[in-house]
Amino acid sequence: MGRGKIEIKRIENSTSRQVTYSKRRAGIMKKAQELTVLCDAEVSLIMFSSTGKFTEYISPSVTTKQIFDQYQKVSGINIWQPHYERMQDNLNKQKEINNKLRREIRQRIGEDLDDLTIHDLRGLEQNMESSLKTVRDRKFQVISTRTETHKKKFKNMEETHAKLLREFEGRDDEPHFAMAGHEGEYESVLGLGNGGSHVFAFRLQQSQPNLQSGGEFGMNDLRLA
Amino acid sequence: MGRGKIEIKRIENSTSRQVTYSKRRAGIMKKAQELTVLCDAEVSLIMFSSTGKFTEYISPSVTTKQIFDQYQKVSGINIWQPHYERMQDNLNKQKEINNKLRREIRQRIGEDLDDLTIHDLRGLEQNMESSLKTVRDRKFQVISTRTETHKKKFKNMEETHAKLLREFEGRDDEPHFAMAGHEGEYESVLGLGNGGSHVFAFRLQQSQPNLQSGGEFGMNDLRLA
DNA sequence: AAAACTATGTATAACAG
DNA sequence: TCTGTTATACATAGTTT
Repeated sequence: MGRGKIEIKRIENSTSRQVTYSKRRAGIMKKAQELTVLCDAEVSLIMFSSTGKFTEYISPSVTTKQIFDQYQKVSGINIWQPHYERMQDNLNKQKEINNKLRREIRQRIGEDLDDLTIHDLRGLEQNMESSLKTVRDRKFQVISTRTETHKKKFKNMEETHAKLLREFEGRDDEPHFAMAGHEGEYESVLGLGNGGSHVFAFRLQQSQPNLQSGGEFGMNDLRLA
Repeated sequence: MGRGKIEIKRIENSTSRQVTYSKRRAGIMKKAQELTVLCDAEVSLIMFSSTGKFTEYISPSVTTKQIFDQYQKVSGINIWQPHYERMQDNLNKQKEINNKLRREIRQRIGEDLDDLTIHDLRGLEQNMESSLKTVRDRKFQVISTRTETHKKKFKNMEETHAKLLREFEGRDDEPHFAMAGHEGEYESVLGLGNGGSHVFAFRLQQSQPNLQSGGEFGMNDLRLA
């Protein structure tokens, strides 16, 4: 090639190395393109110069991603498999835990009891009894706190009202308490109403989206090497 | 190149296309190798012939994975980002669902009730009451079934025994029933024991492993294009 | 089908502006 | 540092073995 036989050996002069790189890069790019056109080949050529400059040729019939995928398939090396597998594992673990949790809740709702032994059922019953007691206690605690507060408020208002009455004494013929309208609220606080709350128990009705991945992407078969 | 100016145009004859491919492939591989040595470049050349045959050249100083990673970094295109993101999303969704389920269970166990309003508490209580009733019903149902079965078995054995007695009549002076040893089992079936089962409620104690991934692998920065 | 040959066009090293 | 020129080694299409 060129004047005098060339030795294929690292060019020590950095400048002429860069020049040579530019020229030969153009040459090899052309070759790649010719190969693509002449022979219907799919070619991916990626080059980084010693200074880190990046150049690529890719056959117009494909994308670099396709080449990478194909490379992995053919070479048997799934470069990103470790990540992918790890994530998939995690996903599966989460799903498994999820299912267990769902099942537990269903059993606590009274569904899906068929698989349980009498022993299990007795355990569940006892557990639910004590849990129910805890919830009940908590409810009463909250109610009593609220009731106490209301009592205080009420007393306060009574006093205020009495004071007002004293201030206005003589003016009004017939004093009247202005406390009506609180009874309803009071009642609701005490839990006498029974328009039950349905906040619980059906959160888990939300359909679980199909989270299985793989396959539909070009991630290949992900078989083990 | 060669005898007569060659047109760079798809070779229609399949055989000579393959031959040309072989020859030129060798040529371009040589060029790639020369570029590597001469210019300190990092070169990745991947080719698939029209028949699908795979050939690659890779500079000895690097691995194909490194080239791919570098390619993604430089080109700003993270080829596998969509999968990765999608999986991460799924994982997060699963975790979220998981946490909700855990919380629900905790509340059904009587923990984590502080955030609940009186309304919620009343709903939870009612729900638990009815669920408990369902569980209790189921338990009794199972017990009665088993009891029925045992009764039948018992009756059957009694008859068998009576038959045997009749067959052996006259031989034995004093007939004795061989039914001892069943009482214990019977009792346990009837739920009289109270060495409670602890099957429930603490499945969710299993620690949730840290499933966050990314970063530690060479997956690059995964920033958006 | 694969290897060898060879005539000829290409790529490019060295050089010049 | 780029652009152009040129001599020459190289790659290779077509052919033969």
